[in-house]
This record gives sequence, structure tokens and C-alpha cells, in this order.
Amino acid sequence: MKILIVDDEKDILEFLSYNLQKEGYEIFRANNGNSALKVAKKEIPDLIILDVMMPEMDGIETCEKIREIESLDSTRILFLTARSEEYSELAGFSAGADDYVTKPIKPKLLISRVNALLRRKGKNKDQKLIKIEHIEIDKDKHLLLYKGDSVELARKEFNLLYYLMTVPGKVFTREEIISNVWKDTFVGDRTIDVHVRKIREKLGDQYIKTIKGVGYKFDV
Amino acid sequence: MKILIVDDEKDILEFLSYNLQKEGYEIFRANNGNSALKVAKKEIPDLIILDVMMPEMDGIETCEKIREIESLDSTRILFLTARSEEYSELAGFSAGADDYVTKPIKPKLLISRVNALLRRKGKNKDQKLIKIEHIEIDKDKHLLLYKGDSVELARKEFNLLYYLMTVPGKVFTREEIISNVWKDTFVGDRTIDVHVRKIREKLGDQYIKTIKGVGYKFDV
DNA sequence: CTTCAATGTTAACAAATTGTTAAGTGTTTT
DNA sequence: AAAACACTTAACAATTTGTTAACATTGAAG
Repeated sequence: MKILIVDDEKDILEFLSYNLQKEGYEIFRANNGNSALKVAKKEIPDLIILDVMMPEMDGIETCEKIREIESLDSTRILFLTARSEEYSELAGFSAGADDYVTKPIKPKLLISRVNALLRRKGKNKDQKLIKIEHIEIDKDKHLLLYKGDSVELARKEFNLLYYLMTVPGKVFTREEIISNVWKDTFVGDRTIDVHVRKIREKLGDQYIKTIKGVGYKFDV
Repeated sequence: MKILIVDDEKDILEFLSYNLQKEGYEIFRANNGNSALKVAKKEIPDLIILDVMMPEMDGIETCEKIREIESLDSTRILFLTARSEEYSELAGFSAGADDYVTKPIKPKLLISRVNALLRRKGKNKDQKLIKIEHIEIDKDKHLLLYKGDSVELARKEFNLLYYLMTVPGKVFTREEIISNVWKDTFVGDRTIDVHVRKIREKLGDQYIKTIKGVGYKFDV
């Protein structure tokens, strides 16, 4: 994970770099907004730590400019702000910041916030588009294509198939399926079977395989 | 860009008008909440600068009323507040303010905040023109062309259709639609359906598709 | 090759969701 | 001020989806 630190004070740059490098992050630095933009465009960091108070272009403005850059739309932004500048918290969030930390900086706190931000970022990579042989499934569009033709699935059928396709070949137990597709509602024994049957009706029998005594899997 | 300044103190009105006019903005004035509402409805300013402390109707209340006016839903609101009135910061944001500046007013700071707000507003014009098959939609002109002919949609119908067309094919949940088209106002369950029906009446049934249990999508 | 638990199938029913109309309220235009 | 329009809601209709019960079939263990 790459982190870009932007501050006009050398001491703070050093201090942060040291602490975050220890955590295993790859660090880049800039000492003003313009140089930050340049580095960010080139390196596409996962996180940018911005000091609010900087001469020329301040953190807020830099943040706004960063948010205009398409390639950086998944980059997180964390602000450093003096405790007194209370306004910056609000302005910062409205400029597109994800979090902020007040000075004086406590390394432990900063690191935990950084870890949290990047953990949250990494987690968002659940696949929304899965393609296996002739079958494509797009969660956002709620669309299933079989050999290029759209196949209509009801919500539960869709969710069930999607869930099985997230790990092709893996056998999901009934228990796993219930807790992921049905969440908290309690349903009877045959419910899954009926849904599986409806999917098979529409897609053909060969894709969802029954492993007797274990569960179901999606396979080609 | 039009700015409406609302303050009961003549000096401040003068001071702000002078400074913002220099920046090239078209200025309107009001010295109380009621008159502000009248002018705003007529002129549809891009930004309203509101003093929090005013006799009769204060800034917060005025802001709330502004936010209830349909035609002003893309208008930004900036509060002027004395440093001491910290409560106003929170109340202001929850009333729908976009930013605030504390008195005493520093012209340079104010101007940079105003510029930032209006820049952000102008920025949202990516995708203001969407064309899909026979359907063209132009957000600025509030214009919808179907096979070259203009089709009149009411504001909510237009906003709803526009929102769905921003990502053709993607299913938008009712929740997403409510929070993007209706912002903070709370409306009942059937409201979306009724608007969808009206759009379908004018455009034909084939474009907005219902995904039962999930939401609606625009598709060709 | 039986046996029997697990799974498949069907249809009926229940539940959830959406569609439609009309009426009430508020807003804008004439 | 009246008329036209826009928006929301309520009430009910229509539709789709989800679940279950009842019975049939399957396939692995003995």
C-alpha cells in the first residue's frame, strides 16, 4: 500500500514517514500542494495524508483538486489539523476527506486510523462482475447473460446464483447458503432446493451441482 | 453566477456586495428572511449567503424554508456566524447549509470559500448531456428529446429519469433514488412508482425497467 | 439389490412488491 | 383570483416472488 504525505514542515514529514514505514507502507512525500498533485498522479497512492495549513495552496484546496482527478477516485484522504482550526473538520469533509487527525500527532492513533482507512479500502473489492464460460453475472445491473442472452431471475434466485458463483467450484453448505442469502430469516428445508430448481430450469441442469450430504456448487 | 446576500445590517450587505461584485458575481440583497425567500424564488441564485443572527426569522429557519423550495435544490447556502455561536455550526449543517464563515469576515477567506462552493457546483456538469439510443437528456437546459422531439417532464420526473440515466443498466434501489432525487425530504412508498408511471406515460414503458425487490433501472 | 435419508418436483398458497387511479394540497402561471 | 400544473398520498388492484406441503426420485451404505 502506498501513502503520500504532504506537509510543509520537514520535521513532520520525517516523523510520519518513519512511523508509517515501520508499518510496512511505501511512502512518498511532497512539501506543497502542487508537488503533491504531481506525485499523486504518477504514483496513485492508496492514501494521501494532507496538512490543512500550508502556504499557497492549503489542504482543503489540494483535496478538492485531488478529488477532480479520475484516477485517484479510490484514494483515501486523511487530514492533519491543529486542534484550534475547528472549521477545517467540516470544510475538510465537504471537500472530500475520509478522516482527519488533530495535531499534536500521536503515532499510535495515527497508525490505527491509517490502518482502518486502508483496511476499509481493501475490503471493497468484492467482485461485482463474474464471467464463467457462457455465463456472465453483473450484480449492479442485476443482469444474467447466458450465451449473450439475458435470463431473468427473481431476486432470491439471483442472489443465490451470485453467491455460488463468487467462488466457482467451492461447495457451499446449506448452512452457508442460508446465512448468506437469507440472512436472518428462517426458512424450511426445501426452500433452497426449490430455488436451485428454478435456476436450473432457466440455465440448464449442468451448472449447479449437488454434492449429496454436503451442499451445492457452481461449476462448468 | 448569482449570489443572494441576506443580512439585517446594511453595512455588511454593502461590504459583501462590493467584494463579491468585484469577483464578477451578480448580487441580489435582502435584509430579512421573508424578503430573501421572495427574491430567491424569483432569481434562483446559485449561492445564498445567510447571516445566522437576524431578527424575526433567523438564518437557520430561513435556510430550512429555502431547502423546502423545489426550484432551489441546486442552490448552495453559506452561513455567516459569530465565532461564539458554536451551536449554529451544527444546527446550520443539519438545516442544509453547505459551508459557513465566522465573523469578523475576512474578504479573502470569504471569496475563496465562495469560489470553492461555486466551483464545486459547476464541476458537477460532467455528464450533463446523456444520449442513449433515441433519448437525449440535457440537465442544464432541462430538456428531454425523444426521437428528436422535445418531451416535457416535470422537475421530479426529470430528475428521476436523469438520475437513472447517469448509469444506464445499473439497478438503483429505492433507497438510492430517494436519497439522490429527494435529498432530505421524506416521502412515502408509492411516490417513486407514481413518478415512474408518469415518465413511462410520456416515453413508453420499455425504458425504465422494474427489478422487483431490487429497484429500477434505465435500459434500452 | 434393498433401504432410507437426502434431494427433486410440483402446485397451491401466502407474502411482498409494484401499478394505477383519483383526490387533496400546494405552487406557479395567466 | 382563477386556472393549470406539480407533487404526494391513500386505497385498492395486479403481479410477482417466496415458502411450504406432499409426494417422487435418487444414490450411497450395507
